[in-house]
Amino acid sequence: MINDVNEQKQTMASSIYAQLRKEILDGTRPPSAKLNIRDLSESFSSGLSPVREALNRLSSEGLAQQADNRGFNVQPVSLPELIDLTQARCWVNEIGIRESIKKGGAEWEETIILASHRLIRTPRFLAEEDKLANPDWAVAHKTFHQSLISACGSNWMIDTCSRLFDAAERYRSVARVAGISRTDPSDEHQDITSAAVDRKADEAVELLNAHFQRTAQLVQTVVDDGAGDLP
Amino acid sequence: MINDVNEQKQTMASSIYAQLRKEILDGTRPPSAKLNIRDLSESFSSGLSPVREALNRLSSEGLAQQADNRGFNVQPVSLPELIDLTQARCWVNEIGIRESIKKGGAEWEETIILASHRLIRTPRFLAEEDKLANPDWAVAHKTFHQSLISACGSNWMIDTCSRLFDAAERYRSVARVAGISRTDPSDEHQDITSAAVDRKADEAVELLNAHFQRTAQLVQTVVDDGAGDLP
DNA sequence: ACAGGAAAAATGATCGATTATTTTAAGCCC
DNA sequence: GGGCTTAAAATAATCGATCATTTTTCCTGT
Repeated sequence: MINDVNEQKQTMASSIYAQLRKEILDGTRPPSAKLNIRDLSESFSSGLSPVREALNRLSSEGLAQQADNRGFNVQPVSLPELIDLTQARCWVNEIGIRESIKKGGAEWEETIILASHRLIRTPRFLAEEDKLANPDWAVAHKTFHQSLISACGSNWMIDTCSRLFDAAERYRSVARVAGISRTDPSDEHQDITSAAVDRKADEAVELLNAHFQRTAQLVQTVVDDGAGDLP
Repeated sequence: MINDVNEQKQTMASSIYAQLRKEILDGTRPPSAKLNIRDLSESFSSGLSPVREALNRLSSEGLAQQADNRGFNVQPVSLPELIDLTQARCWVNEIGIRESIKKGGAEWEETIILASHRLIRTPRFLAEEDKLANPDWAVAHKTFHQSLISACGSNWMIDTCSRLFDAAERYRSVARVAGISRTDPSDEHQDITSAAVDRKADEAVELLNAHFQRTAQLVQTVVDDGAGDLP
């Protein structure tokens, strides 16, 4: 058995960061919710400093917000931001997918075919009755979208798409928690994949943009209604 | 005298963050340099925790890198990243400036005219002989570039352009510290401004991209030569 | 000279008591 | 009831001692 020289022990701060990040993205911790440091240190059986370190990281990533001497809150959601975010996703992912269609080879094709297949085969919910989110679906969903732009040749663009995806994930979680579910067929992801593999850039972009806009329209019924109740 | 209700006391962590951020961007702390927590806490007359918090923030922003149990280093530079970054800047700023030309009104025009003027009127160096950077120039430079895309309608895009600008700033600092200086005329920024105000989108994009590529070519002579010496 | 192991030194990370700041509650006055 | 002031309570932030991990140094054997 070979020891991986690069294998590291995870610090308490990193562990807390990862858990909080997950909970913010999946809606467990709702937008604008106060992130109380003492409460968190108790629930994570940790001192105050690792909690603060984790929160600083989340804040710098835009998943939480921090104000000096006023601590941390989960980043709020808003309709204007949703619209902005959706527009930015359309713009940036368009570059990513066009460049990938231009530059991507057989390996990229196989990546997106597999990612699309896995996404379609992964149930969106653990239990259909109460809409318990399946974490595997969230992973497969992001993997699919990132795979579409993965051959664009720019890590900066890939990172930007990833950020935008995560920001949108918070909105998807808001909708899910509010009981809104998507009724469109799974063909959507498949259609995008086909257009990409067939090198039809205009069609892929159009389908992808429509996909983002549809998500936004679905979500904004909740943000419009629900955001008014948020502090 | 009216007290600003929103005026906050700055925390030690925020103060250290701001200072370290400035020093990383202006090249005072070179790429890959170790950020030793005890040394920093002494030089900032602070405890260890605020230093760690500041470093976590910088790390999440990509200005430093962190590995569990191995502390923090200034983010390294590399030729591949410079190329990627430059390409990403071209792509993203193209969207930003095209949308701004489409949507921006008289106010936007005035913003970029003023920003361009101020940039041209601000000396690049405090002392020409030893190339002491003028911090005012750095501010005016970023203000100019951000103003070009400021009417695009998307805070997410504006934020992305800002991130990319800062990342590029580290490369400009590497070049400056290495004694490389730009010899092109200041007309460049003026020409971009004119094209934008005249609503010549294609020309503005072409000039802007050429501007970014010229910066990259200048910088990469140093990164190519100097990066080999970095750990 | 090189490799491996052990010990020492350096550094990373955490703890929880303490200090600093903000928020809330209570009391008073108009 | 509203506004203001003060005190108490809650929470944010910091400190530096201590524990944990990594790196460096030293020694031994081949």
